[in-house]
Amino acid sequence: MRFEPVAPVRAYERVVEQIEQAVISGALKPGERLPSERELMTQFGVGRSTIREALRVLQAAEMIRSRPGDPRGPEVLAASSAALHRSMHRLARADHVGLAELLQFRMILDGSAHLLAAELRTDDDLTGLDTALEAMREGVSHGYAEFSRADVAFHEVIARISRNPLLVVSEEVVRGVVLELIEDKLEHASNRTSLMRAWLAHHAEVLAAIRSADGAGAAHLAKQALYDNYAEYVPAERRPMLEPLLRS
Amino acid sequence: MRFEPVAPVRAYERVVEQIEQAVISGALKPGERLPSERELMTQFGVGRSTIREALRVLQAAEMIRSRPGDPRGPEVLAASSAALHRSMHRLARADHVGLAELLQFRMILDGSAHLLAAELRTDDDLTGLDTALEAMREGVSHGYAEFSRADVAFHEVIARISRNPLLVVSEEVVRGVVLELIEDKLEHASNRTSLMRAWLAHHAEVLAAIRSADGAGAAHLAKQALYDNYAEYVPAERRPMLEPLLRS
DNA sequence: GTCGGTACACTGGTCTGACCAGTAGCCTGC
DNA sequence: GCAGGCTACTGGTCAGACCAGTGTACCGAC
Repeated sequence: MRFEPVAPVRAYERVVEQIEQAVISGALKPGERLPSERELMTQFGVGRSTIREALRVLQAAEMIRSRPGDPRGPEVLAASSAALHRSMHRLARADHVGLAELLQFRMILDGSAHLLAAELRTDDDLTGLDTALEAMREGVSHGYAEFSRADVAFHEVIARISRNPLLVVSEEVVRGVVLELIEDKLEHASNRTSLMRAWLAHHAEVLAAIRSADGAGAAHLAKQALYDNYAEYVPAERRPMLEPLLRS
Repeated sequence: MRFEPVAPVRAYERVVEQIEQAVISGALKPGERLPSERELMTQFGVGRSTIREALRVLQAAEMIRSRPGDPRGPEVLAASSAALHRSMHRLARADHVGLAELLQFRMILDGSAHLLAAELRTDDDLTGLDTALEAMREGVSHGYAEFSRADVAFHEVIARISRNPLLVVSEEVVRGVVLELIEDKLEHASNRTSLMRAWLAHHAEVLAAIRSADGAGAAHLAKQALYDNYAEYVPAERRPMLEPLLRS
């Protein structure tokens, strides 16, 4: 016979639980409103601070949103990946996760996204990629910021073709954190124009591979490009952990 | 010229931000303590309710934990996957992410982990895998629960060989969510003993591939096994999104 | 009749101050 | 040296108050 550790259940936790259950079970649908805090107070039989702490927790989980002054009360939100994004971001920022790990993970995600994109793309998707590539081409002459934005958009289109939100969110987070880690080193990168041209050529290659449904080729191009661009910032002794991915 | 939507910044959000920053930057390490609420109140120059709402948010994100009566104050926690697990689970429950997406993501992660394991494993790692496989073999006669535990342990060893916490945690979370989604269907699986034997044979194959440093082989075995075991629960029309991964 | 403004009744955000149950560590008394 | 109680704290909760802001219903000007 084994006993469970016992922890006192806070009042606000019970409130969270009940509201959460109502949302999950569908009794409360997105767009609907919760009663006002003062009303919830009497319904749950607790003080307003307790209600407020519960609402804060739900708000942090992106389940509800409350705006001051709105007489309709707090709004129930549709499930979104924002919370997933935040918690993954926190994880990726934790120590034990260095540039090497992030880059390795990104090579995995990006490679898989390209593979899937090449094999699952529809004609509409190809049109979208053409548009995104065109935007990048224009971006070259509009400065680095503009180009960079178009670059991100291109990657997002590819991730979206996989139609897997988990892949999209993970890639987005990892890309963001990688950039945060090396942005200072990127600041004074010289020769930006030739860099942009190289990127552009790479993306054109990728698009060609996707168009010809060459999954393995697209995946390899993506991983190789990441390695070529970022491996220099990874300590030399950690680079071997990236190389198996180039051979797959 | 474009304008950003403007939202008033709440006081508790600023508090969250500062404490979060201190944790992320490493100024506050896991195990260390925050000042008491009344102390934070004077440091931030806000009321206690504001402090408490901020702490609730941080607590919901698994960054801190506070126990009543502890004079040392709220404790800073190590980054954990609990919040990630929760948000992914919520997405899965809300139909934005179905079994197909989860399985696809898991095939990507598991495949990559096996690939890396085969190419980066040391002799110690092989010993660890031998031990884990032996435990599974014993588990067969000790009932399904025991076997299942040994199975999880085997996967964890493999994930750990990649030495990438992101991979380890993501895989763990996705595996957990997948199991939660189909546990009711798994409940009345007949023929458990032959199922366990099949699993055992599969793991032996995987181990052989890893031992002979056959990354592509190990990865393919892992992905194929996931597909064979879980694809039946995925609606037939969504299965094509999994298949490109088997060919890579 | 429509339209602009205004008043009002409400909202959430914040603060103050209070009480309680519980904890850690000291401080006895043995 | 140690068991037991004492105490000064902790977080959890409540009550009540004020404020800035919002949506709506009303109302007057046109």
